[in-house]
Amino acid sequence: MDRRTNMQILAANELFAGAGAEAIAAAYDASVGETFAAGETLFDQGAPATKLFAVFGGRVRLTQCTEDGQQVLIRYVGAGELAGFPVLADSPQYLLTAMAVHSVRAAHWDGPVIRNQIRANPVLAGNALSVLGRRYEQLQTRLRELSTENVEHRLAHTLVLLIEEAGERVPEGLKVGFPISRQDLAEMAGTCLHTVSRTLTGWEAQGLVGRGRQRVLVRDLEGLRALAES
Amino acid sequence: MDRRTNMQILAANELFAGAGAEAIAAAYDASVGETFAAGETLFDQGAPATKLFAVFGGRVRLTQCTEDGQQVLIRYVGAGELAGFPVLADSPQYLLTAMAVHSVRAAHWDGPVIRNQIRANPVLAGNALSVLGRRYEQLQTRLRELSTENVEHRLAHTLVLLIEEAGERVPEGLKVGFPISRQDLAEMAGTCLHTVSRTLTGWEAQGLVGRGRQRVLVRDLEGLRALAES
DNA sequence: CGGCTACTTGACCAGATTCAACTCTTGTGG
DNA sequence: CCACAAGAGTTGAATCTGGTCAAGTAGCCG
Repeated sequence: MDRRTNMQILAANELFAGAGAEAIAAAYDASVGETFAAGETLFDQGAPATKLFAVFGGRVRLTQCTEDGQQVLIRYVGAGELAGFPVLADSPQYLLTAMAVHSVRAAHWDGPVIRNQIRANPVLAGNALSVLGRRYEQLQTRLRELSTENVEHRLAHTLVLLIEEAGERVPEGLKVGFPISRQDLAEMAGTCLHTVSRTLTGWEAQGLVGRGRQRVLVRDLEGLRALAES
Repeated sequence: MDRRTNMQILAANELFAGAGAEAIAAAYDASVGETFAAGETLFDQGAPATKLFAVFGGRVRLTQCTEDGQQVLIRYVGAGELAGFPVLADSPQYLLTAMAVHSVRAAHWDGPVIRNQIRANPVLAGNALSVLGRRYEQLQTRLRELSTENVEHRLAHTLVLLIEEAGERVPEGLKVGFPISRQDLAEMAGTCLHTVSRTLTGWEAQGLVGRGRQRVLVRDLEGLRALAES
């Protein structure tokens, strides 16, 4: 891919929206392109936070692990999004593990490099703040759901968000555009895979969803949304 | 209070740490001082996000409410801290309600004003990012706890954090430095006030804590910490 | 075909919420 | 100054959501 195309890809990233062409060029020249195979980690929980990643294609899963091996899935990061916020905030280490779900194209910058770029450009600083702010608000909302809503609501909402973020039209309805297991859904909704499985079985009987291995098909998005609100 | 004192107070705020004297003076001149009586709100959930607040004294409670009136307590904000992040991130509305627990001294800036200050000063931009980043990480961790830990662990951890943030030495041990009800604790730990009450009763029998109206006394901080970790 | 992983399903159990009744504090007004 | 109302907290009993344990099935890849 030529330089021009790559710069366009970068310009589409949430951090660089509205930044001038020179800023994007500078960021591009300072970046290091990379690809990751499915299962590779971009960074690991507990490691020193050294690189900020911009994802261009594929899907990255951000999880936090407890000592006894339980996981929580914080979010999926897709094309145009960032991963590795601790680097922006100048925090010492990653609190999450970022793993490629399937082949990922990305770029990274070393902490001091990207912090310099941001310092030099108020637009980038503003973007960084608003991206972090949005993420913060999403977490707040999830926290509230987790303490006040029951599993079915939470799972319905999780599915709705996944479809909105990565839904793909198929003949029978909408499907999540990347492989996702019952375990993954459980870790997102704050429950166990058994309960997810049971709930999906129930929903299938009601015609809301279809099921498959590492795959969920949504037949009635509005129905799910209604479940998530109620 | 004279201008000089006020500027020192501002300089101690997390947003202005390390900013030059001129930047602090400029921020001070652009700020509007205010006080709030116990129970007054600095801003309300759903209202347009117009002002960023810096708290100088007292304690502010940030809560998110569900439609049916259930609340989640996101955090307490004390002296030297900020409230109203959506303004920094240029989000349209507050997702939280900020209420004074007891008399609060604060200052505020209108969104465009403070965003200008930040745009003009990379130190402020960096501080804003790192403050938001820290808050984000705290939420992440709480989210993980809420999905993986049981009530007793979570409540123990909640208490430990409260003591670390606002603990005051008293003859019998440490107490939380502001009035806090069982309901408040429940909303922080993601449970109901009955369970909090029962748990505290149990802990009192073990000599870990003492109880009082809107008051919790910690007798054995290390013991609590052990409970929170295990 | 064999083995691995993902998934399903039933039975059981427990932590935690809900419901309800009651007590203790604190502050207010007659 | 006392009575009383309102708010905060405690506690027991019943219930239930959802997690754990266990066993078995289905799909996928070498």
